[in-house]
Amino acid sequence: MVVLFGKVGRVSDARKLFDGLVGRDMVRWTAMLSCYEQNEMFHDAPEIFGQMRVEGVGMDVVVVVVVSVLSACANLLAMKEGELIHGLSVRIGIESYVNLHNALIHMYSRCGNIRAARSLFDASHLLDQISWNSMISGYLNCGSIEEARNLFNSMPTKDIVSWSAMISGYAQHDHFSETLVLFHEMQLQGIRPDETTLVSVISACTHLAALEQGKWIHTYIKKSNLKINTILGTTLIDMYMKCGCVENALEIFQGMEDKGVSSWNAVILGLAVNGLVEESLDKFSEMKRCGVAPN
DNA sequence: ATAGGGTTAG
Repeated sequence: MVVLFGKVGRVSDARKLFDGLVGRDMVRWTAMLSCYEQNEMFHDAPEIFGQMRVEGVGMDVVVVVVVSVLSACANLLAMKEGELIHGLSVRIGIESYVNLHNALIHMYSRCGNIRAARSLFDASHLLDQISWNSMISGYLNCGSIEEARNLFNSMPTKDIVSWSAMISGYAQHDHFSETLVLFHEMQLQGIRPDETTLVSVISACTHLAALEQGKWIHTYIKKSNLKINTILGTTLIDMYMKCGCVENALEIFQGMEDKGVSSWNAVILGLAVNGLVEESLDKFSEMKRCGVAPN
């Protein structure tokens, strides 16, 4: 009920209900917090954390909840609110939990405050793989490819996420040849790409009109039994359509289990730019029949 | 109810 009130914007009703509850467990605390989150009322969250402490909730539980709020701030690019939570974490003495520390690095880097992220990173004696990967993706996101690459080179160990973050950084900032070069290097190191890695690599192939390499990756996907999810499928459709291989694109589309609006868009657009106007309009009708709302 | 990092297109 608390969550329900939150979903329809009746926050004060949710709070009244919450205050009247006897015996507040983890479910109820997070329900109240998600209610504030959904209504972007981050300023009210600290009080809830304070109450959790008064009622004797364990620190590790508080950390999980604070991390989830920070993660919401990162997704919403809500840095002011994230800073508020940061200050609160320091006050209640949980800033040195490694998960929390990483959630802070991620929040700042995703919000574009790369300096704040870096100073947490530099000051820390508890860096793990995730801290490094968050920093790399932060540099990406803000277009500092050189810094990202320097950090990447100096990483003690690189996992699949580190490689994918660096590869997608190149792809997102139009460094398509570097994308393919790094992908090649990754394979030489014996790291097997997954669906996420391949999305960036296929996108680079599309921009370079490197159809043969793109086809090689498609074969690799089939051979490795990787699942063609919505994003991967859409990326493949886009590649085949831009290279004029309409049949291959349609084959991918038909085989996809979940077709998001983006997959429909890629097909509709692809048919149109290949001169198949009627087919494009047919697909548009089919999409609406399937209950997918156009955007 | 929640639990830290990488994914497409226009």
